[in-house]
Amino acid sequence: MKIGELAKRAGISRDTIRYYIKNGLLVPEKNDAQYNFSDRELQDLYKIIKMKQQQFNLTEIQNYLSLERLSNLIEPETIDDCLRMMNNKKQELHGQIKKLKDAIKCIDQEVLDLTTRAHGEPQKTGVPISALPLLTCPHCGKQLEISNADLNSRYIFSGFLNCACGYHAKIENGIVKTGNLYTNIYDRPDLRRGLYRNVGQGFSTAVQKCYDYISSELQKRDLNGKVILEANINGYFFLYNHLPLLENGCLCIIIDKFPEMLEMYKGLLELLNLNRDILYISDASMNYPLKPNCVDLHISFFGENEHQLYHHNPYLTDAKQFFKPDVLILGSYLSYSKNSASRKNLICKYPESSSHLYNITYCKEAYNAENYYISYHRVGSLLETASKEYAFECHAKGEPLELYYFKARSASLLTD
Amino acid sequence: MKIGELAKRAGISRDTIRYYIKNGLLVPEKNDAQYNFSDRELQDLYKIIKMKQQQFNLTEIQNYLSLERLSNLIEPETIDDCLRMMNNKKQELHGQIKKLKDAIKCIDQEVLDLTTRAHGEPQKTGVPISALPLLTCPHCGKQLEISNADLNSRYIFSGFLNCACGYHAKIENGIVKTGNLYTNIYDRPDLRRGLYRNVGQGFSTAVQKCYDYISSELQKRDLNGKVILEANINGYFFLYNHLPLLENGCLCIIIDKFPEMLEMYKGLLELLNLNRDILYISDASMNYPLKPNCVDLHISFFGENEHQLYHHNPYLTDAKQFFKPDVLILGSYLSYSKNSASRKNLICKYPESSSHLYNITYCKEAYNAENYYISYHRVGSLLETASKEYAFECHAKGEPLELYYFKARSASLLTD
DNA sequence: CCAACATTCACGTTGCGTCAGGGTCG
DNA sequence: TCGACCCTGACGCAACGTGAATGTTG
Repeated sequence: MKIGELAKRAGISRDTIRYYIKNGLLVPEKNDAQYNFSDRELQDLYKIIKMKQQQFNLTEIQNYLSLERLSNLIEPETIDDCLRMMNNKKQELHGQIKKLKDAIKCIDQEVLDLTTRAHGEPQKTGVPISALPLLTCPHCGKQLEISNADLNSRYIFSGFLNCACGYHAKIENGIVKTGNLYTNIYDRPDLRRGLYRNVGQGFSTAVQKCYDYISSELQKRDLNGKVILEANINGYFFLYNHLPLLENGCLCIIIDKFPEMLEMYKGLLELLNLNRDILYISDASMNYPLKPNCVDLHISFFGENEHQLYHHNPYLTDAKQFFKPDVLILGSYLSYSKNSASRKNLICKYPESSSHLYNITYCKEAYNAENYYISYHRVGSLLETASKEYAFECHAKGEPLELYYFKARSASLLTD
Repeated sequence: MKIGELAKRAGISRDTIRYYIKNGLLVPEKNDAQYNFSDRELQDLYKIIKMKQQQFNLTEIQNYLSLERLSNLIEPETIDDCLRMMNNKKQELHGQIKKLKDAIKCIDQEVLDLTTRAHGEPQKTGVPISALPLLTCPHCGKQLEISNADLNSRYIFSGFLNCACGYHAKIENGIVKTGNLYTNIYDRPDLRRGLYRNVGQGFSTAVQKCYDYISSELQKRDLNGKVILEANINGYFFLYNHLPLLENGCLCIIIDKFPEMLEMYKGLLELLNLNRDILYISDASMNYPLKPNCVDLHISFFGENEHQLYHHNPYLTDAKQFFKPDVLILGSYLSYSKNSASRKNLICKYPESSSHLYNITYCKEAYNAENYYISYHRVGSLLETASKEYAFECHAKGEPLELYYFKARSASLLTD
């Protein structure tokens, strides 16, 4: 019988049979070039398969087969050897079952923890009263007035924002909504957090390094009384899971073009009960109702990438009016190499985008052009992204997608 | 914190930690040359250890850690992802437990089979009546006479064997016992069958090939009415587990210097109920009470090796008086290379031995000197033997121990 | 001569352990 | 400068799967 037939009869692969031969489990006749199997090998295979079901490993099976071959399986010592094998294996299996049962218990506990997690009483928040001085008219620059407001001693939950010049906005659900909505079809709010799930190991590691860089830079500084801005959170959102890093005495401004995103994150953050002052602004334009020269620190966690999918200008160009002269920008950036197909895919998928998107060199030049000094460091390079969500769909397999973290300041500042 | 301290605190090895880093489970800070671990990595390690207890593999753990890092573990999607992971794992574990329980059941069945095996009624055997013409006086060559015999229509179980010249032997327990016993200290009966247990893969495979060779040679021939001799079974014993190969109409003669060995194997063979004619002769000399020129086939399954541990002559030299001119010798042989330390060890351990022992070249020359033609084939070469029983104790690790099978005939025969 | 089958060889998988060979810290 | 620590890189383990390159059979 040839190997193919034996394999079919025993229901295992040819390679497995060859492996067994190499390890002495089967000892077939060999006539020059090919093996020639007899019924004995088939019986041996049946025995092997049975012992594998009994969870013996190949070494143990080989030992057994040796015993069988060199005996008639009736000698007291042989029987004793076999019984010992069996009983040892039984012990082992009982041990394994116990381990598995313990694991199940442990998982059950975990499930309980997960389902009861974050079921505490969420703390309702709104526009911090401390943020009111920053709400100014984007047309005439005057401070906005509030009417019909619901509030407590710390937060304003709803109301109307008006300017004498005619500009108006509202506070709804504790969020400033300008009424500028994004109505094109090229983006939609990632309410499932698809960008955060199944990202793959390399991406996760690199992101962690970016997180760590920004975190360590934040911790070096006294942020008390400072104003921190993060926008474009429909991409990635640094502050969402780093608020505990910040001191109580600073003000965070979170801006996005989708009110749904802000609603979602505001709800989640309220579950965490972190007691931070956060001003949420929903605005699809760059004319935020925000006082110029107020931002001390800007977090751009892939924010430039996200922005350039829908704008020609870098975010800095459009937003720097709100930054203090000594603003610090901390961020991360995704970059493809020159002439990469991935960038072309992006431009194709996002017709509003700049042709310079996802390009660290261009980013640097753009910052320089705005008279900002930028220093960056590459933390990872991925030839493939596990996620195919949103912009990652455009990543051509094999092309390096590079992750950077960076720090930027006005070039007029020499220190730091 | 450095890696050593982290390892100690978490109770795992440094290498494991480095492995986790390489796979993105841990993302520690690195200052140039060394990692610098924070409390976060310790917490991550605790989580990893717990998830390993829960039987998650590293990929799954990495996925979880990614989720954890990119979230606050409170988002509905994140919780759902986690719960899905947990429930899938539980399913998997339940499946594994079922497999293990099935294995235990299967083992229990096997144990039952083993303990009830060979508990049939053993068939008492003795000296086959058909063998009586072969029992002759080693001194004067006359046929031996029997007195005081217990017998049935096929076997003689006890009695006295006498010759007119004064020679006598006895049949006890169905075994011919000459009274020549081995009384030196250099050998003892292997009643535990130590030589057959834990022999190791290479040896077992090679032995199987020898078995197969001899078996196939036997099956080529008509053995009806033939006389087959195997001696020195305290070493290895081919016929013991190959009797089913033989036809009913042949006579096997089994000779050993230890009556205990013959008693043991006779008892075991009786359990098998094979209905073969076997003449057992216990004699430590080479002057068997056996008719000259009666053996058609001689099985020398490492018999020459065994014999030369206690004699200067090859077994052939001492035994060929009993062989027919056209005798066929089938056997196997162990050989060390020239000047090997292993052989010196053997000579040292077995002071009665020939200095030419375990030497295939010498064996061939000795056969030629007796006017026998021998052809052999190497089936294996072991640099180490698993067993340390008896002569294997002398095998110097690293030296090749070669296994051969061979066939020999009188050189005067041209055919075959 | 071709298809179908066979062979050997080498490398990948998982979760590390275990070197070798060299660098760093106190 | 020494010993104690640390790094990277390669190989090994079990039980095969999956090729590639090559040989044999009908």
